[in-house]
Amino acid sequence: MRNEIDCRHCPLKAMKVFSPHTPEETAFIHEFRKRELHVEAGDTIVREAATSDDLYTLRGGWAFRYRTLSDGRRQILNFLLPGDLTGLQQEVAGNTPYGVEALTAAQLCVFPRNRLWDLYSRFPSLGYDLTWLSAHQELIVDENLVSVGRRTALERVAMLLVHLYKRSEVLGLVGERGIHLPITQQHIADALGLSLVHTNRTLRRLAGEGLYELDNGHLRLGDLTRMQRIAEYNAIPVRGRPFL
Amino acid sequence: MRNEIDCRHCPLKAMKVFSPHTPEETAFIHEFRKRELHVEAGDTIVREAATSDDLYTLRGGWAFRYRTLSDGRRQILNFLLPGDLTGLQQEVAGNTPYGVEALTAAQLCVFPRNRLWDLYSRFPSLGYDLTWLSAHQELIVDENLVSVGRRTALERVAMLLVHLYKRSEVLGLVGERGIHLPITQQHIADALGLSLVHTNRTLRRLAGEGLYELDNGHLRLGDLTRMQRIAEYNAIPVRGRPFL
DNA sequence: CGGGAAGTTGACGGGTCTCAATGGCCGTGG
DNA sequence: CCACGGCCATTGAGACCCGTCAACTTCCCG
Repeated sequence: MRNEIDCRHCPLKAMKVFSPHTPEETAFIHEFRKRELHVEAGDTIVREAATSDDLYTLRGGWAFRYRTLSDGRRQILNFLLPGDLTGLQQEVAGNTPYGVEALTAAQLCVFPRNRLWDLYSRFPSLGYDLTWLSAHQELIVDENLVSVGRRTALERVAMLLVHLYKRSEVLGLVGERGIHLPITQQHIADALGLSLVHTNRTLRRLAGEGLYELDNGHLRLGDLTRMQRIAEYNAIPVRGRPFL
Repeated sequence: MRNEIDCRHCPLKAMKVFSPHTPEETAFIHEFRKRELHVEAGDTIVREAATSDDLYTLRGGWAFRYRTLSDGRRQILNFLLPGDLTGLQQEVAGNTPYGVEALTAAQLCVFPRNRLWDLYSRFPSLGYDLTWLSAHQELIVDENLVSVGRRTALERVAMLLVHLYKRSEVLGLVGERGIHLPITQQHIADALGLSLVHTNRTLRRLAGEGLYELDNGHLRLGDLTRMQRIAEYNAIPVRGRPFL
């Protein structure tokens, strides 16, 4: 077991997107947390169709939720960025209806689902936060569903790039070279319901028009306005976002 | 204003899928409820991109959530059946990122979002229920995303029919003629990311193989096992489902 | 009896998929 | 030090699933 971070010094606290906790809440969260989990890029965090007793907050790094059909077809449900919570759905379904895999080295905080009642009864504010986080995830999945169901390949790819860019931006992850985008074209294809080949062609087309640049895993958007118009996508304006 | 039902005699209470409330919870819910809303088939319950201060529980009837793009393309996000809750996402997004429309005459209970804090602080158990309902919705949207992203037209249609049949079954809505399915082929197309024409052809094909019968809005599944195999879909087993 | 909504079917075009081959990059091992 | 294999990106060719356009039927209801 590695040395673990005290929740009072959680890196998420430092980001100003996230609403602060009271000292009491922080203390509770720290005590509520079972352990930390550190994984490498490509590692499975939650296995598909297994049972898990845990709730996970992604504290650093990227990951994604996915489901696969028996013949190997895979659908990425959404990408997880720092602050995102996953595992609530197991509370409903019994087992985990999806898998979670790390895209980069990642750190997660693990919470025991069987003590959720403690959280709700002692800190209703945190209960509210859980609901908020769940609703937030659903918003993202809704948006993905609209893309996959009704947008053309070009619109889908534009939408995904804008979406991930905006989410990174809110987290303060924009650097000189743009944002770090640790995904392959296969991931994009799996997220958008496209084939790898067609995803590639579509990306080339967007790049050809100078709408984005990707060098060495770093994404910069050339013309955000035009990209948003193509995608007909406006990021959700998030105020006072909670985390656990 | 019509005469309203006392929550102590809520029809949902009578269905044994739903977990019972304590008398105190019921009393609070009754007092928390702002009003009832009765709509006709085809009525808009929540307008897209408007602002709404409310949370809705569908007490009877069918409805659906949808989003439309500016050129008219429409994606149905999911169907709402009795017991389903909607409106939580507005808490995150500020305005309503989707519309809700009634498929049949429907009755809804309306709750004020700005008093949510009351609920969480006074009845943590109900707070938990809200999270549960939110996670449940997301499960359904996840499943739809898998369909639209990775299943063929035939698989998608089979999946939707099985899905709606199963959900109705759990609610005890199976009659002699099967379940009541108050949707048109256009709705199916919009839910599955297909065109109307192709939806029709696919339905004919399934019907031709005797996999389902649809007479006068009543759906019966001819061979549930085979349908489930085609769709590679297993309904979520729900234990002790809450409602508000 | 007329009109509109829902369902059905044919023809055709196109967006996307599959199969296949190539090149670049990088870590590994002989 | 270089050959090799594997992952990723790229591109061509052809096939097919599905979308679009259009016409027609059925049914219901005024």
